[in-house]
Amino acid sequence: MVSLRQLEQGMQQVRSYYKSESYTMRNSFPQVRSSSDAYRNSFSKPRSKAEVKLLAAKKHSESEKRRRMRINSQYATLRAILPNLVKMDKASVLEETIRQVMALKKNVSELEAVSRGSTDEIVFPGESDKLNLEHCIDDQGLMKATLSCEDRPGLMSALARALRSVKGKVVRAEMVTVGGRTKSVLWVQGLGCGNEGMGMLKRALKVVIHRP
Amino acid sequence: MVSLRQLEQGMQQVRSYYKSESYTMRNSFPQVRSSSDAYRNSFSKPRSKAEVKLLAAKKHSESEKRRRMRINSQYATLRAILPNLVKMDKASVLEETIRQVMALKKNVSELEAVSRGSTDEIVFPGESDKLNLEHCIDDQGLMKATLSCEDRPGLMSALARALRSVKGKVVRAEMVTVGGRTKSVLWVQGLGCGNEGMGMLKRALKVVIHRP
DNA sequence: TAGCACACGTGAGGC
DNA sequence: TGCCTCACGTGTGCT
Repeated sequence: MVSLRQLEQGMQQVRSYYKSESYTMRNSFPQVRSSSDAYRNSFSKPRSKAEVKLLAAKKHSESEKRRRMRINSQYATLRAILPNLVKMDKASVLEETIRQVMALKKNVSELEAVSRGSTDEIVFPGESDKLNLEHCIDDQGLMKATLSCEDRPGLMSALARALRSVKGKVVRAEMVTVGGRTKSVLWVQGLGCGNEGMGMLKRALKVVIHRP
Repeated sequence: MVSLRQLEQGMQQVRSYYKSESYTMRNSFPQVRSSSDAYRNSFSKPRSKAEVKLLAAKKHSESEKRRRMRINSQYATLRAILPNLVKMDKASVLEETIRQVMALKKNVSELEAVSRGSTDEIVFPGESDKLNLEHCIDDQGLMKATLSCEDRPGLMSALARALRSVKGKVVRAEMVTVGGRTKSVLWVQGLGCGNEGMGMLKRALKVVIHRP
């Protein structure tokens, strides 16, 4: 039995032999042609079987190299445009990419929801006092309060006091005042997802609206 | 000369032989030990050089396989979360990923700019009348008008009339009124990128502010 | 048939 | 030393 090492070295030798000039010369099909390089370059075909095979292998490995380069250049781009990249190896780059894509997607949909809600929905204040509360879907603890009432000096601070009293934090507010009446939409956070927080907020805001 | 294919097949056979029980049995260093499996599992070393090498190679190829699987599973995830994927090969997936990441980033920063502008920037109306116009960066034809003035019945329609007179379209508006004074931020489109449109809008709004 | 995309095993080099 | 990552050339299957 031959050893593995010997066999591998043997293979290398065989490979080299197949690539070598002597093999090519010896095994080419006998044809009427010059052996000069010039001739062989201008009429590069036909060739011997082994030669064809080698050429194909070379082509193959080159195209594979191009493919690798294509992919790797994309990795380079990703490494460049991704912030907070600590580990630079391929798996980590892909992992971070996935995280960022998902985070960005979430961000966009959230911002769009808020933006859409405030741009389209806000209209003029109604003639009668109104108060409406609702939970924002998909966002635990965030609720939206819509209220219309008479405008008056001190309304702002009364609102602020009411919110403080129930420990609500206004993360976004839209207000429009026309002809002495005002409509506000407040996005309030910090009251939990349940109905107790909503009830507290409702009572507090009712006081603000109806107490001149 | 043997052929390449024959040699490779030979190598496979040799590899199998090295992995086989018969080889292990025959080539172990002569030691005083049982030949039972239990013994050989608890004291699995020492081994011959070739055996060690083969074991290392196997370990290597297996860990490499794990690495490939890690990376490929990330590709699978990307393929799953990316919309509009037509070509599914690795290079295309990466390319699409890059496009989407950049698009999402742009989206987020745009939305954040609008959102931030309305959430953080809007403060209480000042005590003196003010008017400020600016072009929105990266958004041709969109300009932002900030104004503070006395609130009064009819201010709203006066504003609307002024905007109509310069053919400006309000794509977004934020207003807050406190204690009889009002502050508005209007995003106006349709006046072009130049300074003529801005001048027209400025004159029109000035009239609204200073005419009680 | 050629071309492309992929998985594989292996050698090299970095901690 | 061992483990990890990468690039490489090659075999294979699909179109």
